[in-house]
Amino acid sequence: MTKKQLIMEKAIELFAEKGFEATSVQQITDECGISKGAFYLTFKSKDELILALIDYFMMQFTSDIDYVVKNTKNKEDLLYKFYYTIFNSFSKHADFAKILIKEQIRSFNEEFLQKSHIYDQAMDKIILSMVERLYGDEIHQTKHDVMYCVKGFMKTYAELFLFHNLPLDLDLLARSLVEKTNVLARNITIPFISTELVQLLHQSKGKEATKDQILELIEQNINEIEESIEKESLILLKQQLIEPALSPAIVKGLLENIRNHTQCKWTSYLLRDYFEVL
Amino acid sequence: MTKKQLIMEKAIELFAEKGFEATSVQQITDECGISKGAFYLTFKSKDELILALIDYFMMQFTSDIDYVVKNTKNKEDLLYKFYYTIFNSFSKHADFAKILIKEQIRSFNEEFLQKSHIYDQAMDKIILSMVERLYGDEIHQTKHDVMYCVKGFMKTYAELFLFHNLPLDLDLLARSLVEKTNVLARNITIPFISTELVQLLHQSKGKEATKDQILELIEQNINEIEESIEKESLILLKQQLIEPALSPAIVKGLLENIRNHTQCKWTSYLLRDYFEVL
DNA sequence: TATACTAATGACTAATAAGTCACATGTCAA
DNA sequence: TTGACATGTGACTTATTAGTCATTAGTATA
Repeated sequence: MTKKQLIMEKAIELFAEKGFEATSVQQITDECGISKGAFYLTFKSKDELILALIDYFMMQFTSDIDYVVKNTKNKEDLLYKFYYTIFNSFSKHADFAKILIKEQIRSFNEEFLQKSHIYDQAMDKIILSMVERLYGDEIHQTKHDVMYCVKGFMKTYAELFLFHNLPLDLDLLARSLVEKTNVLARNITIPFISTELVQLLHQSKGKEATKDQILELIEQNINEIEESIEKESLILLKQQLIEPALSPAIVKGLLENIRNHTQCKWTSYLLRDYFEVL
Repeated sequence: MTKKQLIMEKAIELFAEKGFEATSVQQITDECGISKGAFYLTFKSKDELILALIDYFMMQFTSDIDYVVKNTKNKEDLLYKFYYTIFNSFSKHADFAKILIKEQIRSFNEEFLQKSHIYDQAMDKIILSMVERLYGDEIHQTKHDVMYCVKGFMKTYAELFLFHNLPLDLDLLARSLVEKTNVLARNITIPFISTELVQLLHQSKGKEATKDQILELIEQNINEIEESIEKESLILLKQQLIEPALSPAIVKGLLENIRNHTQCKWTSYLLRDYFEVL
């Protein structure tokens, strides 16, 4: 394990237990068995650490969910797999999930807020696309309400098992929430979240990643990565991004090649979104 | 306005904006136009202030909801009034609601956690009793799931309008959530939150107020309050608590007399709970 | 082995903020 | 007017913690 990983791991534990502001850099370094100076060789500041943690987990998290939603062919399984994947990630990375819920909307610094917003909107988009696919146009009026209810279920039930360390029956939880979501989506008629409201919500907020930003990210990945298959896939995807030439099947296959590499997950999510691979 | 009220009001504003830990006592006193010393003449510490704020608002809040639930005769109106009252309180005391959501489960100090827990459980109890009354025994298996979904709706939709300062159509919101709640309660069949799970949740947590604690509170109220009707009502209720002698109608009337006095709201809630007035 | 370079250390600085207290100011009754 | 008491003040103390930097330890190369 690198020093960076060690710091991130111990920091997650401490932040989850005591909160970000209540945890000092000294406590983190003590826990890691390193000096304070060593910490500042790895991270420029305490803020940079929390930002790195958010990126690290949220990129994985978001892209995993996106992959499941985009690649589950069978509509019957879709919702189940969605909830199962979400809560599975929550329980695997319980400490990070706790931080996410605890430190929510706190206003540390502008960058933190912006980041939270970007991931939040990415998740909204994924859930909304799932809702649209599942229930079609007949719930056009209520789709945003359904989306917010799904988010509400996620948050409420996550808190339940994260902060009371209860035994978690993932299968039952997923089935139970699938039923709730279906029941809601198929029966509600009074939307609260109208299209105008959504526009008000989204105006003046973060925008999508640009082609240039994705290119930069790929460049970075290419330099970091050793494995030849992943590296070549990235190079081809980069060319495809600059000048489309490959067939959708090839693009999809290339994306498949990189999606399980930790450092590429986010790139793969952005590319799926960009190429609109279904 | 007393100095105490002034401090509480300005503190609420600052805490909602920047968070509890990020707001210094100096900033609060500057905002109030008083000195730091004056602050410490009113509150023994910064912690005592936040605890006082929680009690002040949560007591009002909880007892208002409880009153609405216990005193709405017509089942048709019950859910609507519940949601309307909740979101009305949230929007009236938006700054406090923000703090409540932002600083949630943070672990400042043991007393804070305990207090949050007590109010949380009081709210659970109120919602559960409402759900039971509305849907009867046929949803015995799923009532806790319904209760948690109601809490999920509250939190999710509260966040929506508190942190994006959107225009709020209270009537539409209440109607929309009434429908969602009804649809869920009447159609779900797969409970996730079983009776055993509830027991696990509630074990080793806060307990109900004892008779002696209520008596002490009444004594305190009697000394604080000037108004003769309220004062006499309290004295009679105190005697009733020590030795029951009055008819339920009289008790209910006495409770009605005190329920709108800010300082008595919590007492009135505890007494309603104790006497099981329906 | 000597040299050059990188990584790690922890005492130190600077900033912030909770809480205190000697002193000042205001108020009211005799 | 005086004295007694309540109320208010803000400089000061104490504690904590983010971040720095001169120094040391470790390692690889010639």
